[in-house]
Amino acid sequence: MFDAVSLALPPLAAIGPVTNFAPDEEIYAEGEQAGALYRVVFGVVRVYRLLADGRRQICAFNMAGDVFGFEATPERHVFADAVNAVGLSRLRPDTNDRLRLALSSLNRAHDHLLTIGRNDASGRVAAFLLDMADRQGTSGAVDLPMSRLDIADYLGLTIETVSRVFTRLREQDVIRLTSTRHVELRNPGRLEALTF
Amino acid sequence: MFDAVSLALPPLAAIGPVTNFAPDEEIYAEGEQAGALYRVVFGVVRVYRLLADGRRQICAFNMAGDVFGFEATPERHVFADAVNAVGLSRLRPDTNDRLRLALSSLNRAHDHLLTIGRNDASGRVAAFLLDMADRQGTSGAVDLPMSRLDIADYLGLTIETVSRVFTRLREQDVIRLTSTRHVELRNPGRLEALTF
DNA sequence: CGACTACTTGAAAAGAGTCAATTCACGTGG
DNA sequence: CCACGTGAATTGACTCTTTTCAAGTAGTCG
Repeated sequence: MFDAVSLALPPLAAIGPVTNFAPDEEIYAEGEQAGALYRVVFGVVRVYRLLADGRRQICAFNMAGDVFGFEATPERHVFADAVNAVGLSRLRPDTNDRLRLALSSLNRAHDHLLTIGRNDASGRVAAFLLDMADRQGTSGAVDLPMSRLDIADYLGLTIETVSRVFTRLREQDVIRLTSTRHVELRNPGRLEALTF
Repeated sequence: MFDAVSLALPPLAAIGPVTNFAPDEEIYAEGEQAGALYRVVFGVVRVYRLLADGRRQICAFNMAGDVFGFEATPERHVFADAVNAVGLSRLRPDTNDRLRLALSSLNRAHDHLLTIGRNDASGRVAAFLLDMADRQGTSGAVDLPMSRLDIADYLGLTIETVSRVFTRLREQDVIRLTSTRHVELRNPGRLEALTF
């Protein structure tokens, strides 16, 4: 499985050795000097901003193959840490690759903006599940390595609301929770409809 | 004033002649072939996505000096049109400049995400007003070239809610509406407090 | 088995959305 | 110059959704 993922990653110049991070281990913090870009080899990385009162907005979940660590300034203005056990390789892409990757991040950010700007709670959770399914390549069964709080902070909701939406979707047989962190999409069409 | 703005813009390679757009005139549409980047010389440009049912999420308002038109793919996946009378110059920046500009757009998108993800209606409007004041360089008086609907679609709110927040802020003497499109910030500190 | 954390559920309160009715601002034509 | 019409903005009443606060349940790890 590790090999399959590695093979699927398109080649990029100067990929270093893989560094490992434990769950919740910090990769970098706001205010630090910005350095290399990272590619996720395995695991999930959350990138987020923190407000003075502790509120958190997760900008992105980065999964195998994703590249993160872009900064417009010499300083980090977001935090990044490991959701679960994570392996990262440092990248030194040339400017062209860097631009390509930055643009795809920008595109992703705009999608996210649409998700949380124009959907109610069900729509946001539905969009999230479909996105996760899409990125995991498994149309039916989706792993959720992140907690409900992570999901809530990603979608601009509270943990209770996320939980209630899961329950409602389960009751309507749109999803099935084989465990709290493993969802089966029984009716992707219904999910899709919720995002509109 | 036109000259002052022009002078303030940092030099970028290959700036063409200025093209003018009338209010609400389309600059480009989703699905079109992506082409040049644009720099706003004067006026305001809104960049947005549209949903099947007509809902709209404005990703950004671009003002004098801002550069927009980045795409990760050969196709446009957002719309751009003129809010008021707009002048644009086409840019052909080199890859380094392109990267720099794309990263600043990404940074802006993350700010926006934080604004709408973790603030209630008052907080979003407050953040919007402070951002506009900051970008206009006038600490006290802010022009709002865009309609309440534009503001609502930018902040993920309804037009009524935006209007009510304005009214409440006015009643509390935090702002003064010299006209519907012109706001005086009488107490920026209070606005700031609302965004937390 | 017990303690801790994550998740779920419930009830009440707050916030935002919806629908409808005015009011306001501005451009047009008499 | 004023009356009118039009679209934008505001306001009001009401509903629905989401948050908040408070238990309660389930899982997990020692």
